Amino acid sequence: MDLVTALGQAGAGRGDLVGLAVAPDGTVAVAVAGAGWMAPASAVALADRALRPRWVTWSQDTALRLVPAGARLATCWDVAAVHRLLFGGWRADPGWAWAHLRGLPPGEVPAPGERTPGAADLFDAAEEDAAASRAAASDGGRKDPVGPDGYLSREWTRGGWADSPVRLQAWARLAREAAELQGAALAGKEGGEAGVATARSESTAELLCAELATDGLPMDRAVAEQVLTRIIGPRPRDEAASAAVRAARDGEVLRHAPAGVTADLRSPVQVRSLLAAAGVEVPDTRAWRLEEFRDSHPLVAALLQWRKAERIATTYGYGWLDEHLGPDGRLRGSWTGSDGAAGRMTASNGLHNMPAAMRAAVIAAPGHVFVRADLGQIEPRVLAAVSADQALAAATSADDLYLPVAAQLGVDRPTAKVAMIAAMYGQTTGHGGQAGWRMRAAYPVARAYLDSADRSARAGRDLRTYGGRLVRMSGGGGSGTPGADAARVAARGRYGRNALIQGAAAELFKMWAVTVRARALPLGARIVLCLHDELLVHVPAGHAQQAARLVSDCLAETARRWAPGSLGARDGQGGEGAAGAPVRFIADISVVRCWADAK
DNA sequence: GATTTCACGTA
DNA sequence: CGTACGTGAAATCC
Repeated sequence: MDLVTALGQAGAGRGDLVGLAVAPDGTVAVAVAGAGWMAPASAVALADRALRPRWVTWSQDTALRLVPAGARLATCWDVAAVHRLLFGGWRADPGWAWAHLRGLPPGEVPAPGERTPGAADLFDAAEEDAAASRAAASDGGRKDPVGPDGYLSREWTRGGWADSPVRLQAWARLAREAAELQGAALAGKEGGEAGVATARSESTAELLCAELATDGLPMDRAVAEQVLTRIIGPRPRDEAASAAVRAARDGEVLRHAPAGVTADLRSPVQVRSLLAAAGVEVPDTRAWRLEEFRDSHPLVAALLQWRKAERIATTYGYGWLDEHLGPDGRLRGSWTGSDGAAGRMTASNGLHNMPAAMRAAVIAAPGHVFVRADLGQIEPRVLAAVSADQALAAATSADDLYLPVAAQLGVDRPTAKVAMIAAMYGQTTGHGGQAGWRMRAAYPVARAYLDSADRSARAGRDLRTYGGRLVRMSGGGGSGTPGADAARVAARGRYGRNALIQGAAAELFKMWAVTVRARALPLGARIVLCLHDELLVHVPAGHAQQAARLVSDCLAETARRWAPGSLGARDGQGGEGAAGAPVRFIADISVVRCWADAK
């Protein structure tokens, strides 16, 4: 019997939770509450299209094994992603998440594969031996993954889950059980509806992450090498040539040094001495600090230029290309759906901090273009939404939100912008001057929201974003800690304020991204980069305009579903839904062949 | 050899 | 005009 039929007979339909586990060797197990099956990845893909259940996975690892096998799932419930949402922090392995769901103290949960030194190691070895013999005694695969103490068996969490088909099915079933516990936990909370919606988009964002990692970012190798040649010279033929290039680059700076003075430019300490010898006294040698001395001595300008080239040479040079740009012209790195703090996506291998100059090499494949879209003024708009400040929400109807804000405050636009950003992220002193005080008066609801976040964070109380993500403020230097001096307390306040805005923006962004991912699929469009508020979609040229429109429509759809008081979204909570003005979100969208051509 | 500090790229 | 992240080299710790 094929998987579609089996799942259908088990009653699994659209949106129903179906457990899914994939062993490192690619073996796939599928499970519902009372049954389990082994299936090839292709059958999972077929069942996804036919039934569209919500596949439950322990983590992104599942999709990372399925996507290369051609199975791209529509939606999922990712236990790790939802764990981070519910409980905060970064750690989210099965044993850790399970202990939290069961209300067990997580302190004893070992990291998967963790080997603690000394006596603990001996203990672990003994425990594992005992587990192995118990498993053998009870026919090799039937031992319960949940131990008598309620924790997951460390023998299972350290890889034993994949040891047999029976175990793999049990692991899939257990993921499903964890998902149901998570769903219940979310539904029980204040604003549970939003939490469940966030859990779903955060989960599906993990599928997107696996696809981003697998597909990579289109990059033209020849153009990339041209860019590098312009900045750091041609590719050195050997180590000697490389050293010569470095020496020449250093010489361009050191020739401005006073006679007889030299330094290793890679050593901040020596650079500081070098600058002192040239009459420039600085506490450190960071670029922003050196900027004001740019004209005091030619050494400074030369050094700043050297730093730029050195950054490219060491981090984004030929070695970087060789290591991360595949023969298929795709730049690849790993992706996480949420960092440990506010929940933004992260990427490795420089995908998120590539120097702007390298964007010239990000070029669509033949016959394709990019639809590039970035959210405009996302943070103040998100603030209007999450705080439900009607005055600020009214300002979001403008394409440039800072114009009505400036008019309201009676200041010019740059002043209004600085005051807004200071309010959201926290000026270090006072209330940001006259504009800051007017801001607080003009937008009292937003002000109260930020003040409340600031107070809670200072006091070490945990916060939750609008979408329900826990931002941990407790533990590690909480309130009342003697070492928590005024500066550190203030920093915590800024962190908390920032996390609620940045976190909510990240949730909106991911909901937008997974919506685009789903809707754009029929056009052959693929998201190839996510950059906090920017999407890069790779699409066949013939569908570019359709895709651009779709990206815009998806933002409107997402905003309706996400924003409070917006066009009927989130009503049913005491009827306040219709009270607020809708918050308008905007995106700047362009169709380009090269990323550098956007904007 | 592992960890921390400095620095800097992106948003 | 603050926060976050990832990276690499030097400095420092053990």
